[in-house]
This record gives sequence, C-alpha cells and structure tokens, in this order.
Amino acid sequence: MPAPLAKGLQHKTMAGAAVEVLRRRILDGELPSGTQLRQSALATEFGISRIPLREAFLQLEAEGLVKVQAHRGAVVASLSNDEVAELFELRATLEPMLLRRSAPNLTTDDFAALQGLLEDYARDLNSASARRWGVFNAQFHMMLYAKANRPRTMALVQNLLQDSDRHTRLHLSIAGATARAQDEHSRILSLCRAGDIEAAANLLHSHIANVAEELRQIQPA
Amino acid sequence: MPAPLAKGLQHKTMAGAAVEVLRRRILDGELPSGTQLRQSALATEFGISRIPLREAFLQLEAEGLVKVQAHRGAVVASLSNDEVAELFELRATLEPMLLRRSAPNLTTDDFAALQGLLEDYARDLNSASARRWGVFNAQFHMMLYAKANRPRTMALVQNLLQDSDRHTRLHLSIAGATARAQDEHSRILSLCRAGDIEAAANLLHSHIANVAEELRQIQPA
DNA sequence: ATATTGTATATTGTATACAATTTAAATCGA
DNA sequence: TCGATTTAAATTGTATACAATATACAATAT
Repeated sequence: MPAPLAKGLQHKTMAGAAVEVLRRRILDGELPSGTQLRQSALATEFGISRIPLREAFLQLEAEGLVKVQAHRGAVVASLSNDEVAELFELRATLEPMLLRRSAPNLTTDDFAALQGLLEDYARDLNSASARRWGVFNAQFHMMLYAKANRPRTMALVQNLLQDSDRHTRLHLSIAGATARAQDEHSRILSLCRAGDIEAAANLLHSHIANVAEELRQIQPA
Repeated sequence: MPAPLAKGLQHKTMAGAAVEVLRRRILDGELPSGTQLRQSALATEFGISRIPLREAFLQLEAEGLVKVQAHRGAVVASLSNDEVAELFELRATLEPMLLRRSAPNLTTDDFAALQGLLEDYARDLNSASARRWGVFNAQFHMMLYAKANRPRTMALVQNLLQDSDRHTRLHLSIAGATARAQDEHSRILSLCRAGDIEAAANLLHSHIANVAEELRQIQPA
C-alpha cells in the first residue's frame, strides 16, 4: 500500500511534494549522507512514477542536499571537513551582510516575534530534539534578515543553513553548545534593538565562527 | 530536419547536452530575458523528447538563468535593477574573499597564463564582440581564484559571473568601459604578483563596485 | 592467485501516450 | 459595450514502456 504522498494536497506537482518529503527526511537524518536514492523504490513508495522523482532530485541538488551523477543516480550529499569549513566561512561572510541591511528595518513587531522565538527555544531546551533545534536556529537567523531586501542572498543563506543544520547535529551534543548559542542569539537581538548594528554584525560573525571552530575541534580526520 | 544536438558526443545525457546549448544561447543574448521556453518546440528542434528538456530547465534554474513555474513553464530569467545590484554586491563580497585565499598559491605559470589572457583581450579589444569580452572577463576572474580551494564559493561566483555577464553587455557599450576594466585587471594582477594581496583584494572590490555603479547610472527606472 | 574479459542483472535515461492545468477565445447576460 | 462564465486550444505534468548504461559476477587467461 503506497503512501499517498500529497496528503494535504498543498502542492501543485508531484515533484514538488516529493521534494518536501525527501528534504525533511534528509534534514531529519532519516536519510543520512551517502544514502543511495533509488528511483524505483521511492517511486513505488510514494505511489508516483520515476519522472517527477528525477525532477525532485534535481531540485534537491540545487539546494545542495543531493548529488546526482549521470547513470549512477542520486546520493544524499556528504560534505568533507573542508567543505563544512567553507560552508561556515560563507555563512560568516554573508549573514552579517544581511543583518546590516535588515536590522535598521526591523519593527517592534519583528523584535517581539524574535524574542518569542528565543523564549520558545528556552522552554524546551532540554526536551527538544536536535532536529527541532536546527529548525528553530534557522528560523531565528532567517527572521533576523527578513527585512534585508536581498532575495538572492537570502536563498543562498537558506541553503547554507539547511546544509549546516545536518552537520551541527553532532555539535549540539556538546555540553552547553546550545546554551551558548542561545545566549549569543539573545545578545545579538539586544544589540539590534539598541541600534548598535555594527556590534550585532560582529557578534553574529563570531557566533558563526564559534560553531565552526567547535566543529573543527570535534571532527578528527 | 532536427539538429542532432550531441554532435561531438561529449555529453553523457541528452539533458546535459541541452543544458549547454541553452546556456550558450542565453548568455549570447540569442534568448533574451523573458523568453518563454516551450518544451515541444525545443524538443523537436533538438530531436529529443520533452523529458530531458524539462530536466535541463531545472539545471539552468539552479544556475539562475531560467525561472520555472509549475504549469506555466520555463522563462529566461530577467533581473530587476535591484536584483542586478544585489548580484554585484554578492560578487564584491565573495570575490575578494576568494582572491585572498588564492593569490598566495598562484605560481609563476599561473601569472603567465593570466598575463596571456590580458594580452589576448588587448589584441582584439576593438574587433571583439561584447559576448567574447564577457567570456574573457569571467575567465580572468575565475583564473585569479583558481587556487583558492573553495569549490562551493567558486560555483556560486561562477553563476554570479554568468548572470552578470548577460547584464553587462549594455555596460560595455559605454566608451572606455572595457578599457578601464582592462586597466584594473592589469593592476590587480600586478599587485598579486608583487605579493600585496590586501591591496589587490581592495582594488578588486572597487573594480566590481565600479561596474555596478556605472550600470546603476545607465539604467533609468 | 591475480588480472581481464564476457555476460547477466539492476538501474538509470528517454520516448511515447495520456491526464491535468492554464490560457485564450467565445458565448452569454446585464 | 463591458463583464463574467463557459468552452476550446495549447501547454505542461505524469505514467508507462523501452533503450542505454553501469554494476556484479563468472569465466578465462596469464
């Protein structure tokens, strides 16, 4: 009995629905790096043909979640330590740039929403799974940049956040890692509210570089 | 009589071959921004079916050259003035970063190749079409960063260069625009050779910002 | 034993055929 | 005449069927 896939029918195409399901599975770690994505198997599971599935693979490749090789199929992308380092270098470069543009345009409502997000974190910091924290983290960062008016950069950073999300699951197990990040988030927000945008951008840079450095110390080879 | 498409058979798939042909046509301006890409028409022209063509569209979308909308088809991407500005802002941010990483690793041979490229420019600066200059320009920039060891950033910048290429055709008609760029290229190269990487990176930043500013002054609305 | 070639199987790539959606044209009513 | 609504055409989306390629394994030769 194949799963009907488009349950809520919130998608215009089967390919789009497949993208969402596969993206969630990859980000959840249900499909770890290196997993082969077989067209026939997934097609029958989703109750669709292989055509939309192949198109879904290409969209996921654009997001950096999948690697597609001709005649060899699709594999969940796996990043080397160097590639992870580059990922964070890009984030450390692009995100402060977005914050500088966005922060002056953030309204009282925006700040309230960001504050609310932070408090939601704190509430179930213990109970929350690593996966949920990754989503919260990405939400917080993206919300900070919401008023930057830089759609292309936003799309890039969204992908970078998604990709780093998968690789910070490890990092989160470190004692105090989320607590430290949480504290830094709070301080960044305060600085933005106070109008000290340069300080906020600099702290954001350190915030990202810190995670990269901690990751580097863990990963052995 | 449909064009056989994969003439040299240098491509593993029909989709890959279609990507190359369409990419070239878009960059050449043969397919200007806003052009609808009809699946059936191109499929019969290329002598292939619509399936690999649809996959080609998705790959081109990942490069930013095409926009695909569900049930509405593919269109050659058109950028607003704001989006062009963002494009150059990204380049101005990322390219100096790459240069700082790459310049220390450039060898004598690399410098010779870069110098040769510059002289090739100069040789047919008058006769060369705008299109050829765009290719040369992208080549020069990418070659500068070749030793940066940042594959993901390189891929991003490659796409940004491709995209800006289409929008600098206009700019090139300005008297002295290419000459100025040519001069700046030469100076950047000299600074790299002299080991003054910071100065080179700063000049590179200005170099990109200059083009953006000149473009801004042209574009009316 | 190791390497190499040939063959069978599995998997991906593509063409054709059909279904769903959008776009336009045409029809109807006010 | 204008607008909304229905109908027809064009276009895209997807399933099925077939072709091409790669992978795994067996057989042979060195």
